Amino acid sequence: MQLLLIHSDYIEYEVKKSTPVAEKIEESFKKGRLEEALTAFIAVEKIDEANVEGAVSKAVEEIKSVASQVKTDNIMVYPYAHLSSDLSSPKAGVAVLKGIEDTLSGEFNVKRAPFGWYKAFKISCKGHPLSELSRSIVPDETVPGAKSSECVTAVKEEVVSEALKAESTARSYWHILTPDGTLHDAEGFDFTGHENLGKFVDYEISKKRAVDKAPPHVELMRRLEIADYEPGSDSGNMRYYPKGRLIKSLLENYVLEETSKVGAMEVETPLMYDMNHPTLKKYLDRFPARQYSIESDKRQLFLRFAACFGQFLMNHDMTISYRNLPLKMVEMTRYSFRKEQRGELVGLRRLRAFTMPDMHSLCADMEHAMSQFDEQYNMCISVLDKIGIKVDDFEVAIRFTRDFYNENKDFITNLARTVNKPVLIEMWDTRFFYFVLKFEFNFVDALAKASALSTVQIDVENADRYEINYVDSDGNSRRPVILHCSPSGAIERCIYGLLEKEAMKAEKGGVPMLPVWLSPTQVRVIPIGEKHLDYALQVSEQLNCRVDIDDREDTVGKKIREAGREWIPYVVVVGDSEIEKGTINVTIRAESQPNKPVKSEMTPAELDAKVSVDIAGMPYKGLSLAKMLSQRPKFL
RNA sequence: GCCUCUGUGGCUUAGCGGUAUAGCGGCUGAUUCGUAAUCAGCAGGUCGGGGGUUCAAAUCCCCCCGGAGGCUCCA
Repeated sequence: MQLLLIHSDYIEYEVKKSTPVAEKIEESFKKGRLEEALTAFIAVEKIDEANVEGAVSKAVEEIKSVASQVKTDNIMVYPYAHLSSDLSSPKAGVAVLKGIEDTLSGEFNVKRAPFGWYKAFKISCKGHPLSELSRSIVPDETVPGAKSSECVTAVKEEVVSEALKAESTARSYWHILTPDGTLHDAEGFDFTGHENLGKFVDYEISKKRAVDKAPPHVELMRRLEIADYEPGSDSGNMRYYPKGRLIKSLLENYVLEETSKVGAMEVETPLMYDMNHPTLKKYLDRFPARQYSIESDKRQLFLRFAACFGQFLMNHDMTISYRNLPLKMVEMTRYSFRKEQRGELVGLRRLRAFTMPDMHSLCADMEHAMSQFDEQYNMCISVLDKIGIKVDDFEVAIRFTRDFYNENKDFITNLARTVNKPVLIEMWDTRFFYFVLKFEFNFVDALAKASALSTVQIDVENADRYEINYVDSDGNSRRPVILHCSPSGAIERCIYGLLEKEAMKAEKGGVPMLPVWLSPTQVRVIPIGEKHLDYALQVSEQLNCRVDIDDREDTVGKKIREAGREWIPYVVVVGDSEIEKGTINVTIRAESQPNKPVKSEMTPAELDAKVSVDIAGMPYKGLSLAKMLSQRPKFL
């Protein structure tokens, strides 16, 4: 058993939310306070199960001895699982805690906090030498516990938004919606044929996360010279090498083009905002995210975690007619900042600084918003598809309030019908957030971890908060309904998704590669000897894509191997026979199997035509590195 | 933020109380090569940082920093 004893001016707690192992409790038990108390934080461990009575009596002895030293009669028995990584069963835990409570209550004024609940608590530590003690107790054999630790009474003030707090108390009802419109209980649903959905549901509901290795994209992002950790910054702020910057840039351009096609106007808004701006302050409280805050002179500023503020403040000042609706604005936020908790950050999956396309649509009313929602749902599917993440690669979650569902069953069902597979439903009794309806497309990776990509939300709060109005046909001023949309989700997360997807493909015996339009090198030309370099150059000039030439002094075998490790879609080898015939010898990655390259002899013009089919309609940029490989530095 | 694990030349890594091992990469030379690593030589390390224990620390202990996994959370 682990014991942490704190002599405090007062201790008070309040129950927030039950865990699966929570004991059933009375209403009066949900809050408690003791003045001038010795608080015993207790973690009951596996080893205590062997001798529950022994553990109880040892603990009581310790607590009594400390209580007499600090001269207090009030004792708070407080279950605190985090003291140990080898916890007992909940049953044994409750038994021990109750035992301690009962034994002590003869002599002391004892209170006990409930077991198995998330609790908020406040404690004021006295700070004298005996005020903080910890003990390790083993039944029948007392281990001399740790000595008095220093009294660290740093009061940390973290700004936690109301929405974050609300989220921890929100009661969720989980269902699976099949395309036929049936709402199944999520528990007990047969996921045969929908294994990824099963994993996603597990991830969302039961929070099962048995993972023992790093996600494969972390090694890939480095080996492919896309991105890397930057120890010189804050965690979750990455560096992007030329290849990574190229890929990001292409993705950003693509998503912006797609939003432009649906009529969005691109704008740019500030990265930092006044924390005490009255409107923003209220918004902060409604968004479930943590912010970076910075001090500048006497102002408290926060870094944006989305583009909402800037766009809404702009909307507020605009004159908008019903004729302008839906009014769409978009920004590629480089960056959005969220101060995610340390342990949440992994590679490109979750970052503290990330690039997110953020589009907002002002709609006349709910009906209008729903038809826009539907359009944007379809746009998101198509955007991810072009990026290389297909409908089968993600799982759909739709979240809404019960009222919304009851009024719009057909509408919701149609969303499941569009993707033609079962989707996860999360329903709330009351609206905790600013939206009544949202969906996300969740990528499920090789380790069964899920993370959201595209999302659209129907916001019914912020038009009021920001006082955004439009003038309707009757001349009256009205509040629009606002849609938040990130068509692709975070750009970095798309890269994560692509890399994870290809890692899974390689695992199953496929040949991994990026879509041709995103490949940093689309064609590599390898001259067999120095004398073929001129011809290689000529060939490269006939290709309208990102072509580089491996002019290094290495063997052909080695160059081929390296081109393969870089996932280059087309590898061209030229030597005497090609020069003679005016052709090239092309290895086509997309058609190859491991150890079975598919080679084809063609003319440069034929290859050019082939590549242009691959990249048709997608954004293009030139090479981000020197054309000649001998001139390229190594980043890793 | 908390818990657990982890950190050796640019990268991957051996060593786990007696100041360090190899491969890749880099440089030099030879080789000019037909599809998954040409050969030889050279340079490069205060073993993440700081403190402690010891005759002696990469190795043991403490603190800090980075990374991984979990709690939690999401784009």
